[in-house]
Amino acid sequence: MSAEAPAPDGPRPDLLSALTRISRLGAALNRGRLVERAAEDAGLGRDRAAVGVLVTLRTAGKPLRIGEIAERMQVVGPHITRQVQVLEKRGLARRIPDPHDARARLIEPTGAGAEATDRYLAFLLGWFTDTLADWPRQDRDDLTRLLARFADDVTARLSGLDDLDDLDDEES
Amino acid sequence: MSAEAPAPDGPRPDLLSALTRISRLGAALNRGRLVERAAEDAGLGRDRAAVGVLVTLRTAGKPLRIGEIAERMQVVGPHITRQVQVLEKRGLARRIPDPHDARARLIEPTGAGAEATDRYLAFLLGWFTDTLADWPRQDRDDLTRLLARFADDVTARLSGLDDLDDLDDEES
DNA sequence: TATTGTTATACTCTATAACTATA
DNA sequence: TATAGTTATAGAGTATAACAATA
Repeated sequence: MSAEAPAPDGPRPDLLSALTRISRLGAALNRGRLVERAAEDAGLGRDRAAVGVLVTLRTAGKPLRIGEIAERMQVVGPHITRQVQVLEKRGLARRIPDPHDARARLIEPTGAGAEATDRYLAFLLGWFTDTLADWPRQDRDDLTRLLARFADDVTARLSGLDDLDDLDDEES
Repeated sequence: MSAEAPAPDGPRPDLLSALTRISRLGAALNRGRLVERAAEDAGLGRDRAAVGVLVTLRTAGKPLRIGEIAERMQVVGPHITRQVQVLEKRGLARRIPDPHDARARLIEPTGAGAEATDRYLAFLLGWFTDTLADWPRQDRDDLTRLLARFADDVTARLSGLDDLDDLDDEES
């Protein structure tokens, strides 16, 4: 991978190079077996999307509605409905009534689901921690700080863009 | 998104938080229309995987074989074969003979393909540059530098992991 | 009438398997 | 016999549309 434009005074060539690598990383993570291996080791099977629901519930620290899970995961509702059905069948999550709204139900992990999710997260975090083990402390701290801010800024700007699209759709 | 473990002395809670946000960012990028809009504005249509091939060729700066494109994009060969067929039909890329190996052919963008790819990259880079416009210069530089290194380290460690899987498969 | 969720269906992306041609 | 690529098929993941129940 050799960038073509050698201009050292703007952020652009480095940015392009970084985005290219991130894109490749995403493909490697999808193709690779790291996540699947972590899920199997934790007793969660191979259902990656369902694992995502459990992680969302675990980091939220409280039962969530279908719509809340979908928004946090940036996917549509029907997809979550089916993942929750999978989790219910496997005894990893359950539905409880929402005391404030009879249309909705709250989703929460079962004891087995919570334990498996913790094992899964420990596996993944350990793997990434190992990968960063050789890094200088300062760089590690900078990376996690900047990565989180970058993701938040981009996600926020993206949803603004999509809201504009929705307006366009309504007008036409 | 409130993390549960409040231990301020290790990289782990921040790392989990960062990974969670990156995962959400990935979903938002997939669902959102940013990439599609950039591709359409550039005259590349909606075929995202084919756009990826063009970007790979453009950043390589020279014609590549199918297998080289697949490796750089971290996907399997047949997938590239079909994307290149799409690009050929649309006049954005062409196949030329590989002088060193009659089994292979080299893929290169046409003039129209190269121009459209440049427009596409300019659009995307501009969008990300705008997103980072308010950031301190130092943070921007650190982010691109650390992000590129992080992606390289993780990608390398992942392919080691997958090589192990392949060995396992052969043994059984 | 608007909102929450579900069911049914379709589409995109990518992988695997079987095959052809050349090394 | 091994390698580069192609064709055909299958699967995972997620979206859209139509619908039901409740607010």
